[in-house]
Amino acid sequence: MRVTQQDIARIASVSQATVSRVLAGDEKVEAAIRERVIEAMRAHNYQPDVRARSLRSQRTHLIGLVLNRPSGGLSDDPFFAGLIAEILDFLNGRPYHLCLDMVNSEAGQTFIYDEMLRTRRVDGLILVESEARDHRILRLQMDRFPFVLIGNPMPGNEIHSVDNDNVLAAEIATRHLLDQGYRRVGMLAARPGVTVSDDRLAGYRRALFGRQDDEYVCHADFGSAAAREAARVLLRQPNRPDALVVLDDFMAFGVVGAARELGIRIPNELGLVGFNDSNLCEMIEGGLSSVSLNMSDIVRRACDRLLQIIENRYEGAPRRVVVSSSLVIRGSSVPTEVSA
Amino acid sequence: MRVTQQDIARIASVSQATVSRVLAGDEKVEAAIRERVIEAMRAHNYQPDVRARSLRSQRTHLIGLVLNRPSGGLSDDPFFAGLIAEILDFLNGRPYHLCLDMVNSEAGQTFIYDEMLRTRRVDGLILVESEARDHRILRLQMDRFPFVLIGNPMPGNEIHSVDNDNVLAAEIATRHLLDQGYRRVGMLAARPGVTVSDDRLAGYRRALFGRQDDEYVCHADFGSAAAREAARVLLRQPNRPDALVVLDDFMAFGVVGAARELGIRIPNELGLVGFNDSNLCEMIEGGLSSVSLNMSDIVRRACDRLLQIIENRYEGAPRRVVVSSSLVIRGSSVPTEVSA
DNA sequence: AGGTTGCATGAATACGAATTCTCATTGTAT
DNA sequence: ATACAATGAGAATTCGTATTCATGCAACCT
Repeated sequence: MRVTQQDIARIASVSQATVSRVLAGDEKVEAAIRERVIEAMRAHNYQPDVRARSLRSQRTHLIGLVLNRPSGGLSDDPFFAGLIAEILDFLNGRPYHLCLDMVNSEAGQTFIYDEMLRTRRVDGLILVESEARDHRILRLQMDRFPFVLIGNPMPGNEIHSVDNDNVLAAEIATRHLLDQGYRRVGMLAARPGVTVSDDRLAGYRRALFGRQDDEYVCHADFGSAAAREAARVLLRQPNRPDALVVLDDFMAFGVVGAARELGIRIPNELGLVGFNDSNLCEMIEGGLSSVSLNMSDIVRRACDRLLQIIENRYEGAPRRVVVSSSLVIRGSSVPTEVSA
Repeated sequence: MRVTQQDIARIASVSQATVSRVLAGDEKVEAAIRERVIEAMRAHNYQPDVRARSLRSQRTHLIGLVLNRPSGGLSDDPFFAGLIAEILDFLNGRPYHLCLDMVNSEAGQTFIYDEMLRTRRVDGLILVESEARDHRILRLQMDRFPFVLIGNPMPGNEIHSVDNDNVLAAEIATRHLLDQGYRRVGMLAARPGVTVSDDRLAGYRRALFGRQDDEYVCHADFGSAAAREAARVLLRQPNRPDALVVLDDFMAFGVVGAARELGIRIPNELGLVGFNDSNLCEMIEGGLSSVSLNMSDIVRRACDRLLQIIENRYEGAPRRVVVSSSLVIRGSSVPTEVSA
């Protein structure tokens, strides 16, 4: 049987209200009584029931994260593992926990957001994987539900968001490849409509300054397998690119695989830059150059803002935060001989 | 303002109790009334408040998972990402959600388990990363709190657990290396006391049948960095092993790095077998042989059992389930020439 | 001393839904 | 026609905590 405030009250010969007050650290409880109550709590190992607390305070102290991934799609891409880890890291020590869900369809996603929101399972939400038309956002806004988007919101959309400077980062990555002497720099992106992909593509184009008409731009699904497949096709073309900006490290690993298969040598015959600076970049021969997103910062900012909103500590209009990223240069983008 | 059953009741001109009954699918509500209530619910987009529901039903419909990892330790090792993904996958579609926490010390872990348990934040727990003396288990048992351990419980401990056959798997892996002609087969394990590590070490020893006195056994922390460091030392020894069973794929990647550094060629000068069959095994040159744990099965079994317990659908004594694993042979353990 | 202020504490209530208790109505049996 | 069981639905209670309201006592002031 659970021990409740009622029980503690009886034991300490006080009212339940007083127990509650002691728990809340209310100053105006006589020291002697406070002691008695605290002693009773300790003796009976009392802990307040979060369920009752949630109902009463209208706070669950849970924040939600819903991923939309195919089965197995989480372990394929350490990006999300990193994201989750950073969130957990931030929450550790604070009185909040993470409620995590994964769905594998747009419909499922809409459904679960709806549920999360309306049933008040969580106090707020972190959104990721934004698409150009994000169905979730409008609904959340209408309900004035606390949320922060990690990613790029639709222009003109006044919401809280934290993002890295994808356009600039891709531009720098592309320029780096050009500086290294690569001439036919392509990009392997994701399907159009995925915001990160579109943004990075824009940066890529900006760096090329119109010198190429997307001749070497190619789209693939996330994950190394799909990227490998796409790269296999792309690299078989007679006039294949001699360098690629790849949307994501794991996709880049797929490209590495394809290149190996086709006997194309990295970095001399193919320069590569990925994104996310996953710890696997060090793993491949020579290392994979990659744009570091500074996820730790991004997540910290996002979570911090979310808690501010939840706890009504935020004043003013929704604001966007941009965290700058940095290019980590490794072997895959620095030719060791004069290129062919 | 939230819409409650009270509101719906008023709108449909019935009592709140009736609304609740309709929601619960209670048969004995007149069809006409049921319709009216359902219509009102739909019209006002009513969803029951999970907080109130939790308090009343004493069920939160959350299951908890607490990881004990250093900061960043989640993304270093896709094992946990895989674990989480599988759990989410299992839960998807069921009326349960995952409450995830990460701590970075034993003390923090004890604390949070205590909290989880006593505050009834979750309905049940999945335990991983068991150590020989697991402080969590006794407490959970005493409180008759639903939990399932993924891993090997202390012998004689009657608890629900799901595990793979670590001893056998390591034995098979070791024997495979011997069969391939390697003579000085070592093992890179984790610190003693970590159950998986101890179990696999036992299997390794069994395969060697006492032919070696742990001459080539070496311990390192999890993660590729620590493993790389350890391997660097191990492989510099004059009489170094010519093959290694490595506790974990990521540690094996560290070994690959060290070998490359020292100019030791895989698989001819060093055979390798890892564990977990992470999707990165395909990524390295030639591929890394690895023991596939069948995480999907393990997690499914564990979660299934947990829900059975939570929902009082389980009869009988706690039981242990062993899921068999299989060796996936790739290039790293199959010499291409006669070995030196 | 009488009245006011301050304050510690207990009593009562609210949070929203599920369930038990109660009662009125209908149907059935004698 | 009377008695009794069955049934559908409202009233009341419960879950455990936080908070407001009410009260009684002590200290203080004129």
